[in-house]
Amino acid sequence: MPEEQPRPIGRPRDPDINERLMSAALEEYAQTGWSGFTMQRVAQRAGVGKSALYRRWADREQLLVASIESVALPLATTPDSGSLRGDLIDAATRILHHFLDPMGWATLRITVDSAVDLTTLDPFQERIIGALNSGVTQIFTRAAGRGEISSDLPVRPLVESLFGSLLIHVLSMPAHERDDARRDATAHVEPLVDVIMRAAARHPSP
Amino acid sequence: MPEEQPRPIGRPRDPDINERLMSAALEEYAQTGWSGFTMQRVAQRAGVGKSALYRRWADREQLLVASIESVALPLATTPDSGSLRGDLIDAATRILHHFLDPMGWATLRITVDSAVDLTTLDPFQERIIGALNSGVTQIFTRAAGRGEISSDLPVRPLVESLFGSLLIHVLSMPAHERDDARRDATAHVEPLVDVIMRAAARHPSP
Amino acid sequence: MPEEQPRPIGRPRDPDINERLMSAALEEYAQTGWSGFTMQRVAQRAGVGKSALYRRWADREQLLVASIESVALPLATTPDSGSLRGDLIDAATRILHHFLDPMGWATLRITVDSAVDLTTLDPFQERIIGALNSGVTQIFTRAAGRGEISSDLPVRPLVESLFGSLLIHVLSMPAHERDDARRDATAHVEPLVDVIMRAAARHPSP
Amino acid sequence: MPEEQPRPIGRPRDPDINERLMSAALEEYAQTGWSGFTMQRVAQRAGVGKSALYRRWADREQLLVASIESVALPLATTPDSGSLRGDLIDAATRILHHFLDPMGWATLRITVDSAVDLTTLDPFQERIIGALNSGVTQIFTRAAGRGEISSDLPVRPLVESLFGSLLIHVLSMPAHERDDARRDATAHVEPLVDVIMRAAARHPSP
DNA sequence: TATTAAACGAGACGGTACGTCGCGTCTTCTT
DNA sequence: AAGAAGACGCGACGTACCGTCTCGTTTAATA
Repeated sequence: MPEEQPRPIGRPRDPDINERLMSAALEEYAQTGWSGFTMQRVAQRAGVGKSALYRRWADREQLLVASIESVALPLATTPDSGSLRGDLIDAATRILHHFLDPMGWATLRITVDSAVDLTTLDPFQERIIGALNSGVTQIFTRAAGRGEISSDLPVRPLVESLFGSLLIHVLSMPAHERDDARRDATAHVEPLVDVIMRAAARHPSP
Repeated sequence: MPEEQPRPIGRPRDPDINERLMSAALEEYAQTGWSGFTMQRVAQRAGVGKSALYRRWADREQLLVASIESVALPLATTPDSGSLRGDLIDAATRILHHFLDPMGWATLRITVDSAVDLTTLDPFQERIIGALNSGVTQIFTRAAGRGEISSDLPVRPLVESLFGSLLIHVLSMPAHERDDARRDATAHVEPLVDVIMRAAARHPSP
Repeated sequence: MPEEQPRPIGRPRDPDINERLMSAALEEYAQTGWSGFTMQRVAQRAGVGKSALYRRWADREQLLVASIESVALPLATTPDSGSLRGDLIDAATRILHHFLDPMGWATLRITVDSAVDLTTLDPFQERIIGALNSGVTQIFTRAAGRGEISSDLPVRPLVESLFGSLLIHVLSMPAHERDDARRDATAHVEPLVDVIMRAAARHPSP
Repeated sequence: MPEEQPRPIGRPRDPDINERLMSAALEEYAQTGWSGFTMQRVAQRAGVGKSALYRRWADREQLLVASIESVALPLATTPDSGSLRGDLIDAATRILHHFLDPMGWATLRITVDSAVDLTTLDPFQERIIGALNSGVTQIFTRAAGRGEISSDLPVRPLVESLFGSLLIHVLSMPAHERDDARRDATAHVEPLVDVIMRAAARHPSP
């Protein structure tokens, strides 16, 4: 007989409120940054009382972490395009777009914050960065399966290079270049992917 | 002919205070993180009144930016070790150590914040990231001079890869691994440098 | 038909806090004078946060004005002792005691300030001085009713004389005389009341 | 032999600055009241550095006390008009004008302040109020000399009545009435003087 | 005439209170 | 019981003055 979960008495939580709050949180964060990221503004933007907010998350950080997760995790899925290069271009393009988006900035920022205040946010760091890393790692595993790269090639440096170069590419981009990158992501992504491709290429046997 | 700047009237600012404040700011930040980074605590630690602090920087961010600059800029100098690989190992090691240090976390964070609030912090982004980037770029220029790499090899992606992979390497490092990295930086740095080396290697001529 | 005021939503203000703050304000003011009359000290003495204070009064002056009103207004009631002289002695004694009390000094001071910054504090001036004046005026109205004084005797100068002479009496009193005045108020009050009595006396008909 | 005061060496103080500072102080005080009465603003209005100010007076209060004295003391002189009523009208008119003037408000305010913070300002109270009182007292002395009033009539209550009623008259005056009082001072002063006159009149002999 | 020492303007200094704002909690009534 | 509203204690924000302290310049009397 299936467990009858106890179904708590009283008014049930409005399931809609979770989403509305996380959206509001990301919008607010993207707009104003961490300073100026106010609980009452988030609540107000979501059309919700503060109590509903604090019932779900203990403080600002936890709210933001949850919100970030909800948009960052989908990035970790990597459809098979048939070739290593295709897979990398595809993943890199999606990551680039993400980082060019206000919500992506938020991811970035939170990522770094999590590394800084490493006491409080360790789990987050593991979940977000870990997920993204393992997404890209899968690509290399598939490529090794296809025989495109040597199966004993160390993968971690390649993943870090790809992910990291995208990060720095966005960070070091002057403001006016952002629009350009949004329009023609491939042109920005290819040079970075090619670094990886050359580094991963089978060494020519003598 | 050298301009004789007119020496402003009134009591001159105590030059010592600048340094004491920036040191205090970095120590305070390293200790407590951004939250808990309080102007009055910085002032107190420096043994200085708040007014002297606010006379120099308009708010918390600007103080921190200036403080970060003072420790981050020296990273941009790249002594010539005689070979591309040696130069890269050297630069990467110094950057890794920097990012493993609380003050380095601050650099990182401010860097990202500057990319997010791109209105207020643009100059900083340009100064810090730009300086670090151009430091690494010099290394490749020197290598091209030596004939180690082709002089028409696009350098920017390589710089971004190196710098970025170091960043991600630290970010994705579980807490317990940090100590390990501090002790044996080379072991952590070499795989990343080798990605760059393989990508930069002269393509085998047919 | 009694209006049913709609009972505002949200948590209602703690009515106790009003009183505690006004008491604390008067005590603090009496102790330290205007300089040293600090919002945070008042809040602290009342065991209350600053926000609760500022939610009720916009600044120091308004807090003090409200506090003063609460102790000064009761002075305006003038019980009927049966004779003009008795009424005046009674009122004058109470006013003298009030001015000899630290809280009375505050009244005085605020009164004058209100006359000086006549833009901001007009309403106060009207309420406090007006109330006290009209209290004394009643006494003369009653006396005219009893036939003690001519009913077409101009009252305002008499009121101003009584009230004012008390004021100056206190102001010009050397410090050591204050204790004396507190112990034997009547001795200080009678000469001043007698000035009024003689001035108000029916002119002997020729 | 007349003392030759040692004539201090070095640059002598600019005697002009004293006056300019006291004027500036009174104007500033009249304009903004005690709060907003700022040393640097006084200095600025006088076109003088803060050091010149602090060299002459130790703090705000002392500056203000000195400034007030300089305008209030002349009030104490009471020219002989030949009759008690004439003397009183004259003195009262001058005092009324003084209190209707911004600088007079300042006197008033300082007077009261001095009574409140009785620790710090006692000497001032004595000097200012004392001087004004003794000025009016002289009038009664003269009148007794002329035989207008009994020489054993207690004078202090009369003085306090006159001075005080003027004070309250101004304090209780609605703003719009001030201009009226400035134009036609006598009309405002006479009723108050008459109170004194009736109270001082020789008791009709039986 | 040259020296000297205090007065001067300007403004930086260590403090402290201001009035504002946001935190995270608590209290009220409504759904 | 969940929810909207908003008051609560707390504490940092950035501003404005306090009274003190350098600075370099000006001003007389002295040497």
